Amino acid sequence: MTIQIYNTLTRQKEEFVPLNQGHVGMYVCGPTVYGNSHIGHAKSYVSFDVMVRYLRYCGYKVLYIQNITDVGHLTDDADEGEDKLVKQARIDRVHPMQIAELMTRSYFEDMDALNVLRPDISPRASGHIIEQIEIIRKLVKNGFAYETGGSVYFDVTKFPSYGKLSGRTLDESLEGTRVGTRSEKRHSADFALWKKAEGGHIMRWPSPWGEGFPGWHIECSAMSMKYLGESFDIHGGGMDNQFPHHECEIAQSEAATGKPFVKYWIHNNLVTVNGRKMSKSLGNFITLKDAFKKFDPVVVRFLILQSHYRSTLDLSDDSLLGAKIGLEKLFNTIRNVRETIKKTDQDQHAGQPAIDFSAYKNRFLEAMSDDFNTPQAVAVIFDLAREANQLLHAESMPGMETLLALNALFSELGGMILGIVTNDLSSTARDENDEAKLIDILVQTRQKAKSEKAWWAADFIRTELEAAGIRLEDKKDGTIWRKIDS
RNA sequence: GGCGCCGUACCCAAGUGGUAAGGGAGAGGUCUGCAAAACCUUUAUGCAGCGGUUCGAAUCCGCUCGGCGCCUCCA
Repeated sequence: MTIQIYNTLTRQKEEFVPLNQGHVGMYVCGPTVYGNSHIGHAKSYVSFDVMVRYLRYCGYKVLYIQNITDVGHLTDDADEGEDKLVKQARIDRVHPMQIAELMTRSYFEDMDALNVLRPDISPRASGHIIEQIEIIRKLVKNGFAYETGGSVYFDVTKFPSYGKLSGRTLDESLEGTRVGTRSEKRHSADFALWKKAEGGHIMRWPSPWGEGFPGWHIECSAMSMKYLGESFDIHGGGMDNQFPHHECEIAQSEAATGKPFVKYWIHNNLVTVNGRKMSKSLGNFITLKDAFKKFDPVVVRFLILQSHYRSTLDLSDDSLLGAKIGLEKLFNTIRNVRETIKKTDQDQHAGQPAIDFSAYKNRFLEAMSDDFNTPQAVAVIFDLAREANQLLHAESMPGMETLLALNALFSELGGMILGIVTNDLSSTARDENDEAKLIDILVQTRQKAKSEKAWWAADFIRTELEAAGIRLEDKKDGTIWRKIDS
């Protein structure tokens, strides 16, 4: 089965044919580690995670690179703002690398919770300054870049196909330019490859143009080509990075090597909250750590997979709740299958394998091969679950072979590929007040025991709760409880 | 202003020429000591609206209305 991928570069679905048979080089723009990751990161990296999983499932040897941006990503205009990490470090009064380290750990923590497989390599931008400088030198030498005042800019007028990814022309770029802005750039669309470090700037490295730091776009070119070669198969990222980030990557990479940079560009769509784009500047973003307080990470992952990666995902408590209940239902079925296997006699082969497993599998793989259509793939899983439930509740018990095959298929499609079904399907319930609810139930039980003068039961509950650090106090109009130091 | 995307049931969401997937919610039923779980039936003659192409349109074309994104940082 061939895989179709929507290529942003050509604006159509194309058959996936890797540059080297059997091997896939894949690079995805990683996070800028100056703050906690949010739901948008989850959508992006879950989507690409499923792609990697599926390509591997199909037998490809995938080398998956995802960078960590810990320097050079400016807060404002691509060439004028402050380095994001430096800014955050200034606010927190710590070294920028402390922010980077802390937030990198936090990021992986969240991704692990979402069952996102770690990239094969997570290169840090600050660890590849030399490689970045090398590319910049080459660009200057070949006339694609120019140095001015200790900074180096890419000269977009020297790269005629600038704009081919985002469908822009240089004329358009000019129109949107503020008039009268003083800039050392020759053309408003020129972008920084290297920035001179002003006095007091902490993140700085020596370079042929004096002390400074790299521009944002150059790191991805340097690190992707270092590990995947000058031309590679897939480059992914959020739609918001299509321009200018990816456009600049193409320009500087292809200008430096003279070779095509990337064969397939994949862009995932964004998360909206109440119909509005979730963004850092709008301040309406939901961090994953907050989301996980209310919903199990697997619920978040499941919700993401229920929509297509190229569609926007509008997030709300309702949609998360719907996903939670639906997933719970699916897990129930799989748990039942597994329980039944345990209870079933090994030798019981009675009953014909009533399920056409290969039909389900084929439908699933067809969906996945059509530009990673996870919503359809999920639908197939639910169809399978319905048939499984019918079987489990039928008059005659299904045979062992059927049960094992069923469990295997759930694990293969829902687990290995979608990353939803794991060996341990604990409840997806996630409520901070679970403890309080349980205590309330115990209190009510005790109240009932008291009303029936079952004093031994009432006293038992009170004594045991006290031992567990919960003190009950009977008031005139009811019982209250509070936590005590036990 | 330039470029682009979207509008499918009460909600979420697939489907891009062949007669509307899936999930949630709702209604009725089966099973059941009561629940829960599960199963069955049901819920859009219609896919923002209008017109066109076609044997056939949610899907293609045009216009209108509504929402959003990029063009500054963001996954």
